[in-house]
Amino acid sequence: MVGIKDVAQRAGVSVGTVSNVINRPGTVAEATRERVQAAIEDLGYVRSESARQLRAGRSRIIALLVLDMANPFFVDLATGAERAAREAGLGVMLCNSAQDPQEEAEYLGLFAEQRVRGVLVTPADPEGHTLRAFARHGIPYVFVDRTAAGTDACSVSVDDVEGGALAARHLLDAGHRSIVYVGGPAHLPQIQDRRTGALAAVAEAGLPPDALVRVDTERLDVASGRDAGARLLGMSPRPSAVFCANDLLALGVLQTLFAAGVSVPGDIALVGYDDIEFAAAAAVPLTSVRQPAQRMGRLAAELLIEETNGAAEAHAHRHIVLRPELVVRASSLAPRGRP
Amino acid sequence: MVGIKDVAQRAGVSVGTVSNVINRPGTVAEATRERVQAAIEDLGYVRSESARQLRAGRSRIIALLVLDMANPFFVDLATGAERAAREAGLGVMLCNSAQDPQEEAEYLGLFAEQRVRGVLVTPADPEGHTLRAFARHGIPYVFVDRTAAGTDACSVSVDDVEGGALAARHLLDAGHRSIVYVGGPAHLPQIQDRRTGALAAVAEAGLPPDALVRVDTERLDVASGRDAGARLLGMSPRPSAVFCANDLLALGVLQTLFAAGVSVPGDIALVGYDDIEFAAAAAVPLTSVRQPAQRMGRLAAELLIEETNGAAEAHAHRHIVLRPELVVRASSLAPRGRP
DNA sequence: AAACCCCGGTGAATCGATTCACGCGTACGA
DNA sequence: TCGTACGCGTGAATCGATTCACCGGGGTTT
Repeated sequence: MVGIKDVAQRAGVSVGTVSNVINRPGTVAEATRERVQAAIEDLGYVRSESARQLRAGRSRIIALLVLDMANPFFVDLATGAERAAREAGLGVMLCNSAQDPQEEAEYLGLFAEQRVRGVLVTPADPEGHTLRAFARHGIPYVFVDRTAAGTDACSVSVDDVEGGALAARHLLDAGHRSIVYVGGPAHLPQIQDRRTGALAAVAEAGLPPDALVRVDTERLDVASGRDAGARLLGMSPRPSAVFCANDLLALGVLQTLFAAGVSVPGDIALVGYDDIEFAAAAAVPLTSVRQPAQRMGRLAAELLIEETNGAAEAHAHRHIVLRPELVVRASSLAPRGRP
Repeated sequence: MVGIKDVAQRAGVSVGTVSNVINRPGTVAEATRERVQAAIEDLGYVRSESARQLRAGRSRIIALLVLDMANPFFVDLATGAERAAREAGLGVMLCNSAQDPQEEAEYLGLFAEQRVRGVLVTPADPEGHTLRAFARHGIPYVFVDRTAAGTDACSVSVDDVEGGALAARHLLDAGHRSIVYVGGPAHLPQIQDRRTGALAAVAEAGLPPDALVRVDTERLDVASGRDAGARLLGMSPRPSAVFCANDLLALGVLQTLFAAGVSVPGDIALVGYDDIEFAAAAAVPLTSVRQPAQRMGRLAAELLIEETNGAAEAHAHRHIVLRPELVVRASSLAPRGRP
């Protein structure tokens, strides 16, 4: 493979000059520059990123480790992060822990070997061991979709308690006296917080805590939603309002209910979370709590870049909390009585 | 940052020995090995991937460049590729050209700088200029979701002509005498081939070519589908059967039809393509042409790995064509008469 | 006893780009 | 006329891991 030496030889200059042509063209006389450029073209020279990195001590890539790449929410988040990274001349390495702490640890190890510029991470490990172990490498990281106050890192998240409250309040306002909350695994903070918010709304409405019924799922995907839907059908009395921790779950629930001839929102009002594009595109458009996913990704990347650029000690960790927004669609419109 | 020298010094051995402990533990005496391991632990040493790469001349990463990361089809494809890469001890760098030849070219440049082991690519550039320019770097690449017979590369694809025929034949069998084909941009081979297949089915049924009506879209996403749906509503006579080049389009169409009170499949039968998970999860489950996305990703990665491992000249390029499969669901069931 | 081999380990060369101290020549100000 | 500043380039040191020729010592073979 052709290297900088070959170019130098062909152009009749030293390697230093070739390097200057590439990185500081202003310092090289025009004639020389053109000669070198020609040599580069002729030989099809492409500089080696590993050699640069070796010298620089760090790479020009930031890593993004998400919980579930099959969830469009995280794809949106990644898009936002990628744009911000691009603007700063950095690349993004997108990885999927699939909620598996083991995978998470492996990827973090990989990032350390790559001397990645920084890491954006939605942690899968409930204990946070892996991240604490990672911290010693001195590679900065930012929590995404997860508050991390008290941790030695920045974070960008959406107020899940508020989001849960928005969803529940909406259903209660429509006259429902009991709500089923579908979600899991229970240890995920997102799941807990949304439930906390829903409980608060229930209390606010003067109802007892058991007006919020839990249906736990193993995962946060459509299949789990279908499964949960089946369990809903078996409940008596059949619930009139369902709040899913996630749009994927809600779509699964919707599918099962529809197949069983249960009308949404006629018989059951349904609210999801995330407002992924498929929520609006479902044939019964899904009421959902919108999270500014792209914005979150962008902000997180920007925080990270700020941290890596500024003096190490000049950086004070920040915790940005965004606000969710309820998007009302057909799946929760009350057909009988209150709007 | 701690390097191999620090470890060597701490363990009282030479750097060569440390390297051996890491890469060929069998060649090092147990006592020494343990001493070195301890030093590694103590110092939190992580070897630098860039230094290894520099020496090795190539990286341990394969790149995957897809047309649209927001399409779950490509996420599935990526999952398959990633698994295969993992098994071979390689990482995957997932990138999104968003159907933009410009982006594609930029990413290919990036891959060349990274001395990527190989590239899996769904080309966006209709002319193929960028890839031809890329070929000179000597980095092997494999076409995914695109045949490339005659090109200097392997390919893995699904027979789109057959897929288009399956979809159209299904609708014709149900008694429809005319079909609207929704798709675009028209220059994408996938779009063309599916249409070709549909035309063949139409001819097969003894119908004239204009029994297949084209509705072009700008992109292959849900928004374009909604747009196409609106145009369908404006057509007279209103079509009774619609075949979308893509499930995202189909979901958008479905949404618009539903909002307008048009029954699916009662008034319009709808067929999509890809069989993404959300197709089955739509409230009117979508009939779709399934593509073995994960398998395609895996096969492509395996071909690439085979090419990079074997002797350069011992490799004969192969073109694998998989078969699509029609998955019939509610959106195309004929309610009146034939099954 | 000489020749040989193996084990465990050493240390230097190597990969390719960057960077910096320095050299040569010219022009300019004092 | 000298000093200096600057423009343009050079060449060697450097980053961190790998690899390989080589070495010392102990055991085996002939």
